[in-house]
Amino acid sequence: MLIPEDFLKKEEDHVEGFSPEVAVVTYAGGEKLEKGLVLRPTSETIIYDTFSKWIQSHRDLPLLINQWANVIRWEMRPRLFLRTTEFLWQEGHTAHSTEEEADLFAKTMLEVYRAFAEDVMAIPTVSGLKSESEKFAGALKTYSIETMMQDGKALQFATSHNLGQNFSKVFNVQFTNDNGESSCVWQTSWGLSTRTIGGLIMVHGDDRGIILPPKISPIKVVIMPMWKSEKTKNVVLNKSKELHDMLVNKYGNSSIILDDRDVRIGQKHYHWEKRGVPIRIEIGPRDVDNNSFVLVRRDTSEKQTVELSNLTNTIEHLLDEIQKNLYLIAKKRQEDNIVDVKTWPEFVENIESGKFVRAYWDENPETEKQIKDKTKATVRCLPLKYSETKEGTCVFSGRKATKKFIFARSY
RNA sequence: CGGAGUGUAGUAUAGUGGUAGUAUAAAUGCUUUGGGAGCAUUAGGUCCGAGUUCGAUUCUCGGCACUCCGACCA
Repeated sequence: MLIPEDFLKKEEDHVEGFSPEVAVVTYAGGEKLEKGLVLRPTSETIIYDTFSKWIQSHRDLPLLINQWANVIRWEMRPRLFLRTTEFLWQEGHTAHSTEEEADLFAKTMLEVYRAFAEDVMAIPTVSGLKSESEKFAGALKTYSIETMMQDGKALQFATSHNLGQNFSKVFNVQFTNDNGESSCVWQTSWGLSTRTIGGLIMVHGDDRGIILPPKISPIKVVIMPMWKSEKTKNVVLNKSKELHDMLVNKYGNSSIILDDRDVRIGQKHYHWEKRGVPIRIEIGPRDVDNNSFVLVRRDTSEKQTVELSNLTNTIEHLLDEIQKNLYLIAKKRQEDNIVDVKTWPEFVENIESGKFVRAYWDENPETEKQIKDKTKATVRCLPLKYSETKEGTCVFSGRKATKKFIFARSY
């Protein structure tokens, strides 16, 4: 949590990048401290100081450390979920004996994040390389996962950095290779934060509330009994409990909710829709008589009547369907809203209408800045998939360019 | 830090130089239950300080707090 202030200052770009947003403890134990302690904005420095003590030989490599930790970044303008002053994140750090291995590992972690976003959170992604100005402070290269929100703005979902030897040189993280020569390790760091929860809400939410993909929803099914009289109440409740026990047996206690509150059915609907529970099962006197249930899916509101014998199969199928459907809808939205442009007017028009724009850029920071000043769009990344190099002209400067980057307004 | 704005009940809001209103939430009772129930009753409020005024929630000034836009950014 507390990092000696001078640790942060060792890596030139790192200190420059983080200085404006660190909070420093200057007072402790009733006295002013000789040296300030930074509330960690990220843990590279303190972890690599330790790495230098742990790593001696090539036999100590590769080394991987992962932690979940709260970090503090004193941003000028916080934003709920997306940029809070304090946030919980997962950060990982590695040390390798070769540059190739480090770069490969940075890409491997990027792939882990991509798979998590797409397969678990049902959020489509664009993987790519950050521009020089957008890369992590102290990194050689920053790979990122970019995602598109429903309003067309981009959200950086996760990043993975190839740190080269930038930190190992200043923290003296050295090892003796198999030739007996001493050299600095090659490192990576990577992270994913609670920001992704904000992304999840913004990608899948609708006017009724959040929609959770089944794979990440803690509650899979909510059972809603409804009744008219004391007589039917008992019958319906008994049936509901029976069903509840059966589903708990399959999915576990915390995955199934029985909402037997004595409130109107509409209130229960709104309550659980707002919370994004994938499936609800309605049970009333009619259903008890027919030995069937009404299943309603959160994403499409489609209803179906299912007999007891088919129930678990149908739930299983529906959970799967919802997971796929959420991804496909988001995927289509993303594809429909990424456009290739050649001219500046086209660029401006598409950025204005909330698109991701793919265009040639001369990779000049000055051009990047001008584009940002004029349109609020930033370079999101050089997509790994479309990084074929051809001759082209920069969409802004008209100068020669060889790569197409994605630009968008972002959170 | 620069620009703009707002502070009225738990919450969201209206309005007025002269008794502060509505919705919702809360409490009690009755009724009701296949999409946020109804009726009745109850309780609850003008950010702080100074000024102008017979009288300020309203006007003026100062303070404080918050929101939005910009720079920053996982």
